[in-house]
Amino acid sequence: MASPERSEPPAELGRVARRRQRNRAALIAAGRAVMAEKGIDAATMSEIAERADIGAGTVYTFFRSKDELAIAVLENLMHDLALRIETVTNTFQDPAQVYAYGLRTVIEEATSDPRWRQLLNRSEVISDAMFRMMGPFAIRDIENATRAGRFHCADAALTLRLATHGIMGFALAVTRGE
Amino acid sequence: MASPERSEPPAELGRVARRRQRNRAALIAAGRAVMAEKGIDAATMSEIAERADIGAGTVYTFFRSKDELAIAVLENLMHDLALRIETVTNTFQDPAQVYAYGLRTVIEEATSDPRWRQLLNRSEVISDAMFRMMGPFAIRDIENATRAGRFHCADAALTLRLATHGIMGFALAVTRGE
DNA sequence: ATATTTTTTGAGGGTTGTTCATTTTTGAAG
DNA sequence: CTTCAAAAATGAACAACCCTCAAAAAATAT
Repeated sequence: MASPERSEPPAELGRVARRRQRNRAALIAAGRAVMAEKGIDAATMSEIAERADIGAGTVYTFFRSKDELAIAVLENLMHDLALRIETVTNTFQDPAQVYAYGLRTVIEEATSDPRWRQLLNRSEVISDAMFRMMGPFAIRDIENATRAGRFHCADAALTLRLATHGIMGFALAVTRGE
Repeated sequence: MASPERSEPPAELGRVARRRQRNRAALIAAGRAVMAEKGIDAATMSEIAERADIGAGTVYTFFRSKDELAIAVLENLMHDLALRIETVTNTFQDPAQVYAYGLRTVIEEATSDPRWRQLLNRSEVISDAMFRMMGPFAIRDIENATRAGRFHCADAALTLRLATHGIMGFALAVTRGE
């Protein structure tokens, strides 16, 4: 085998890895901007690459496809949202209120900005990913609230499923033009 | 002006117009088949045209774009569904039960066949059209039921809106793989 | 300084939706 | 039946896009 000390990766990221991570972030930011502005379909990989100051081909060293980039963008948005909710609710005592606040916040976010519509209305792959992302954030809250006796639901996963699609439905319905 | 008798169109459709209408129907049927099988994105206009025994360019004498064809396909599906519901409910006495039966049937239809997923998950244009199509069929039922005192909703349009997206949410959630 | 590995790049391949000049069909008039 | 102008059908060509890949540039090791 190789010498153990030599091949061991450094604890801190090297210059290259750090730059690579910056570029990945720039790419997601550019994708987020362009896709929110024009919709996922109309957004082109070239424009996203150009806005991130990255070669058109380099994008595919970060993401295998356009769909995967879109998923990363959605993950980014969801992460921001989850962080905001957690910051507020970690002082809450009642688990049911944690869940309720989360629901309210997501609904507010999804319905306040019409650009969410363009991100929600997408291919099967992406909507599957969207659904999977919602899970970990909320299902714990539901279970906690149920255990505390404040909710009565036989199936936390099903409850989450219905809540999720209710929210997506709200976003699609409420932000509709006219 | 032109002579009235001469330019007056015949009450019955001529051979040409009839053939044209048959081709339009064949096109919608082919689109319905291919799009349900592969999803709207993966379905190609060439394959649809070929399956309808129509030249690739001729499709665009019927529909201005692929989206417009997809909308026609959805309209076709919705029409079938509405017909089935109306046939059953026109013997009902209670307006609330008419609405309830319609809801149940649509939900059952949308969730029983996974292919609906591929048709629901689409671009903004199509989902807008989908929403507009649902309206005329159900809003009358809601208003009737409300007037009969069986429902209590301040805004029939909003109620319909929520019901519609609830159904779409169900279809997307329940028919999810795994 | 040289060699080797890693990363970046943008031109090009392969599809697809759409257009348009051309051909075919149609129904009336001569 | 022939002629002819208008309508309809056609598929090759166009433009736009996602993605690949051979080559170049950068980074790292020797």
